[in-house]
Amino acid sequence: MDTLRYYERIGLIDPPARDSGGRRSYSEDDLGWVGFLSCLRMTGMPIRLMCEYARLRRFGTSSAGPRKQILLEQRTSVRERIAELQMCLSTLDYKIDNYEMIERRVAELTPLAQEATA
Amino acid sequence: MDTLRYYERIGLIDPPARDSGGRRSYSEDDLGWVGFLSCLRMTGMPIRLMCEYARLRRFGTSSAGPRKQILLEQRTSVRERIAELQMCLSTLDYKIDNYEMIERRVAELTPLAQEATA
DNA sequence: GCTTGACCTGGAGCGCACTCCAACTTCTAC
DNA sequence: GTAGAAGTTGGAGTGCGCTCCAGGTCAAGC
Repeated sequence: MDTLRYYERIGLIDPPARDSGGRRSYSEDDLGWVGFLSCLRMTGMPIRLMCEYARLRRFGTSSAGPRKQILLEQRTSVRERIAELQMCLSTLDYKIDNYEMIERRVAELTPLAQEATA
Repeated sequence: MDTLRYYERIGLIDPPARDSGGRRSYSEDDLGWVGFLSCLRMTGMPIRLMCEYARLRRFGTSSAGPRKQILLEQRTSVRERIAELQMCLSTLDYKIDNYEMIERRVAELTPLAQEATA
């Protein structure tokens, strides 16, 4: 909720309606927008760019072009990020395999060591 | 290079050998380790945990267990992250499709508008 | 010999994205 | 009516991961 107020402060979300007691009450639309924002954040989009997107959105349909452009670029960057992570994943797999080989070697040696000390 | 000196300061990498002029000269092993560190960083592992891994590594084979454990957990987190990104990716796809539909609608309307103003 | 450029040092500073704070109001339950 | 929880405000503070700085040293090229 602190984060929502922060987003509101920096203009990422418009001030929502208030209930009788002055509390924020988010509409379905507000929540949908917040959900999409979280999605963008998860992809690593910087807040700055999200603000730009939010700004464009206020112009309505006329800003569809630039907004689509932003999403296209973000999609590319997400695909690259996934590819990168998959590379890292195989490095991890390799390393983990290595550790397992070490374990197996230790397991083989242990009985011998026991024999030796028996 | 600033980053390498920073990593050295916080104990992520051991001080490398120096050349005659006092400059750092990284061995093959050093570079391999740095490469693996970058891989871990790319997966989003916090520096703190990387330091812990580096600390364990200094104990040699005897710390293989805990190190493997760290990598296993990191692998899980990377897999989750990839899944998350793929969710976001399909949201982006959906949004982009939407923008394309808008464009198509505009493209259909434009000739009519031209007729109307002709 | 003298400039130039790359590296050295310890330490300060920065950008990002929150996150927490004290002081206050408001609704809810008892 | 009163205690407590859950919101409100503007503003300050935090944690992370670098990144930059001033001032110094060194090796190489002209």
